Amino acid sequence: MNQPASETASAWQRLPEVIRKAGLRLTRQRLLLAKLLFEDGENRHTTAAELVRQARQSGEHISMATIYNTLHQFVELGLLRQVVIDSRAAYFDTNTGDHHHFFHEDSGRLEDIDSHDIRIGKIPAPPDDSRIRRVDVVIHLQNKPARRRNSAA
Amino acid sequence: MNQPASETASAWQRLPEVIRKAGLRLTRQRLLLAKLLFEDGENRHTTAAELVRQARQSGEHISMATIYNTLHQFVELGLLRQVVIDSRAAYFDTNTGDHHHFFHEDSGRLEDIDSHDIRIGKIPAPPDDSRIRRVDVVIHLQNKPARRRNSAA
DNA sequence: ATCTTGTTTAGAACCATTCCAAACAACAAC
DNA sequence: GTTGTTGTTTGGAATGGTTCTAAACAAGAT
Repeated sequence: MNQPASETASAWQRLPEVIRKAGLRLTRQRLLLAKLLFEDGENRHTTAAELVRQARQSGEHISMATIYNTLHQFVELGLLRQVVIDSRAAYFDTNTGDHHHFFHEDSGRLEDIDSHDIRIGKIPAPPDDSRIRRVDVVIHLQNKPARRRNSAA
Repeated sequence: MNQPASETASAWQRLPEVIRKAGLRLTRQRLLLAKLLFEDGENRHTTAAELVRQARQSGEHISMATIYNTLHQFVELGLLRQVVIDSRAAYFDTNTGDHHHFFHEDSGRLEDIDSHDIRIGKIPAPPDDSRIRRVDVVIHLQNKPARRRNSAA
């Protein structure tokens, strides 16, 4: 809904090739996770725990160790981005393009913001010995309390 | 160096009053932590573990449970802000004003950026049932590799 | 000095993540 | 197809930061 499905769907199609090129084997587990993450081309913000659950639902079993190994490999390969915003869990984002996030503090849910919808006017120079790897904007949201009928009386 | 020392020094001076007004008792432990955090008026990004260490150095003992309890209370009271960027540890920031951060990925160190040094041009409207609580900008940095004498040959 | 009640504490519990060594399975070579 | 090599997966144990618990403690009121 946010991004053309084709963009991440291609991640799904290119995946076997990407895995092989990285010198990794095409295992049942890696394919299962790739399917859960990329097949439908939607952008997801998901956690390790949620993926085990989804795998189980689709009748397959996969261990936590493998989930974490694979997620980290996918991050290395540039197929996923890890997002640290919530101390409760590590999110993995299937949208690796330039974008930002709404963070719903109450529910812990993340929502993409296209990079064109935020303009960052200027940025201070980084310290001499560093280079900028990424600029992350997170807009923290809270549920709006129901509006009073009469706010001033 | 970044902010006038007076600003956070006043947090230190107002502290007994703030604690009492919140209906909390003025205990040795709360005063110790306040001292470590605010006395010198510097802006800090510190962790629970680091605070136990500092307390021990100054000859006092304080339990982890109390550190966490107190830090969270200070956050409630608006004396501290919690910053979630690094999955390794929770940072507590003594600068509660409007500002952003450089994050040195290699070392895990945070560095303040004054809000006036970043201009955010436009922001998408939040979903209807939410209100914006804060906009956080994090500039992720990596150590720049040592420059080659001759980069192209 | 005493009492009430909020606070601190050590240690157990929790939970996400990582580590480990043994069982397993890709896939290349036959 | 069979075999062998080597990368992969796995259950379970270990780790490490944070939270919980119930008993000991101490602020502040009387």
